[in-house]
Amino acid sequence: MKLRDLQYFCSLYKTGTFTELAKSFKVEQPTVTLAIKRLENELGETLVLRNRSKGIIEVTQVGEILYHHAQNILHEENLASTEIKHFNKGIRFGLPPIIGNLYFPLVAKKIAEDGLMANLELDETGSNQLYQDLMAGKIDIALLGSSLPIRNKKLTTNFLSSGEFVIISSKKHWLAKQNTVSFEDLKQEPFVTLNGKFIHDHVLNLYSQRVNFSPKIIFETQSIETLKNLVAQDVGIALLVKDAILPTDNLAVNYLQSPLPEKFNVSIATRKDYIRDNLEKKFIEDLEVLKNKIHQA
Amino acid sequence: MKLRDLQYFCSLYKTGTFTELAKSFKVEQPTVTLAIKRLENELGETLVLRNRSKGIIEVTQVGEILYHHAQNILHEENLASTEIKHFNKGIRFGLPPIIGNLYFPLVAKKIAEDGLMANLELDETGSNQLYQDLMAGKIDIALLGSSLPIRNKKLTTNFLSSGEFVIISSKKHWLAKQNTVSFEDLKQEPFVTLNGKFIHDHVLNLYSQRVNFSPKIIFETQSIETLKNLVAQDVGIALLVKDAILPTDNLAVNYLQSPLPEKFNVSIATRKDYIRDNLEKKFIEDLEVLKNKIHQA
DNA sequence: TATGGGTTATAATTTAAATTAATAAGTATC
DNA sequence: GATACTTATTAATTTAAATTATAACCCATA
Repeated sequence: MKLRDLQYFCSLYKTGTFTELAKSFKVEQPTVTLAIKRLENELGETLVLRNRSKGIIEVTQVGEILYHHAQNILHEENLASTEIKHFNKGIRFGLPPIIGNLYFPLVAKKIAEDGLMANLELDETGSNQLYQDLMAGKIDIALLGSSLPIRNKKLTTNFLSSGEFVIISSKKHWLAKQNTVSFEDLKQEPFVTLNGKFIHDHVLNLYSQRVNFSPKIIFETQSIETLKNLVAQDVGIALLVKDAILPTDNLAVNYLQSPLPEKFNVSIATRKDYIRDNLEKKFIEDLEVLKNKIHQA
Repeated sequence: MKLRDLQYFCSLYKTGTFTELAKSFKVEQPTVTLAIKRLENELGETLVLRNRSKGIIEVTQVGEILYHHAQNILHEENLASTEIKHFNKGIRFGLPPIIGNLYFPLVAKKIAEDGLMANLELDETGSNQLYQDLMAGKIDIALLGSSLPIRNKKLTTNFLSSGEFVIISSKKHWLAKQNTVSFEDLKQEPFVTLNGKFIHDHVLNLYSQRVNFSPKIIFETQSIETLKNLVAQDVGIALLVKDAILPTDNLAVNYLQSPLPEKFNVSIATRKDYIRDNLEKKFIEDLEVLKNKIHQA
């Protein structure tokens, strides 16, 4: 079996004609015809049913099997190339905005002192996208947020911390007079939320589902600062990780009664079996310090 | 990148010298030297440090990265070949002995009627080994036993049933006078067990651990019939799936007080994304009937 | 420090394989 | 049945890979 032939085959699967395929690879048509024949001869099975006026009519069941494995093979080849290309070159690191705001600053000084800051190639997007990027080999290390501990056989994870969700409100708000609140009592309250950031949204929905109402969301923002300011000005209340709240924030905090198991979990994640270069080892060591620092902050 | 070069490289990783490697592939030594050079040139990195008197000194870190991915690539290629080779040819099926004894007979008639019996290539061994065989592509479908529901991203599983563990004893035994028993009360009792079969052993150990004693095991057997006979003759008591006990067995049954979550779970398993041929689809349909039949029996 | 026994590297040659170019041969549509 | 679109076949060419023979290297030890 030849990797090039598998590339041709996967591409044929998508384009549907030998002619187009040949053009896209900038080779002549007989080249690809013979390549597919090579595969068919080696496997002793027909992979695609041809039609000399339309191109391919159908990929056979055997063709489907091969396609699936070929995709895996080519993905793995690609991963090998990019990992090697980036080895000892820089730290391709994924950091979700909220974690970047809340926790990363706690170790940033140490990382800078170790001379690693200049080597960081930052990918700042949500945890879901970062997971995709990790699997696709676009990044090698990520801090991932998750509402439950990560259980994923394709990742190596190192759990750092678990942050509690609380309800914040202005000090003028009726909530300010109490320390705990049942989510049920918030049916009438206007909410401000962190938009697009999977976890806060997701957990707010879970709490709502349990008491069977849709929260009245009057404003969405990407920024924790904005969120806190809006709440401080009594525009609405919000669900937020407790760690995000500072003593100087002028906010009232209410713990949730009978809280859900969902927390704001933070973990370091790499692809399973990913081999770390020396820079990355040092970097991960520095990140691991977060385990002790987070709940002191 | 060439698959053949990756094969050479993986083999070099193991043998340690170019000369040996060349011999094992029955090619001349410069062939493999050039193959590794091709890889190194393409990746722009040294993969192994050579020593012209001893063979290879060391595989570099980059070499380690490549080796890991190369293994995956070659494994996937192998899987593609064997899956295609066996497509529409026969049903490579793994059946653990206990499940083969207890449950498979319930659907055997239907499978025979559908003319599938002759197509079965049976792999009869323990569930752990069957999982290995499944991943290695030696079999394609298995009935797997597990003490907890299977959660494995590399498998597609279809849960069939969950059998309760009970304590069986002779009708002369003091246990015969009661219906339930606390495991703690069995400290002094001699046990007969099913040997080598992971689940029964494993669950017996879990119960023992909880009450902090090692059960006195006086006999181990592979056969459920033997086990039941020994118990009936009051040689000892045993932990057994309730489904294995027939009304005609002349045994006393005791349910466990505060049972553990571990049960005798049975699931159909295939590799994730495995494409079933028509025989296999029919076969799996027939197996799925077990879901309804098991607890009627 | 010269030599022998092990290794890997190199260059020229041979062999094998993939690609091309030109053309044939299907299949559908009008 | 001519046209326009495919894929298939063939022989010639080009490219790549394996071999052969030999060189270069490393190290132990005489």
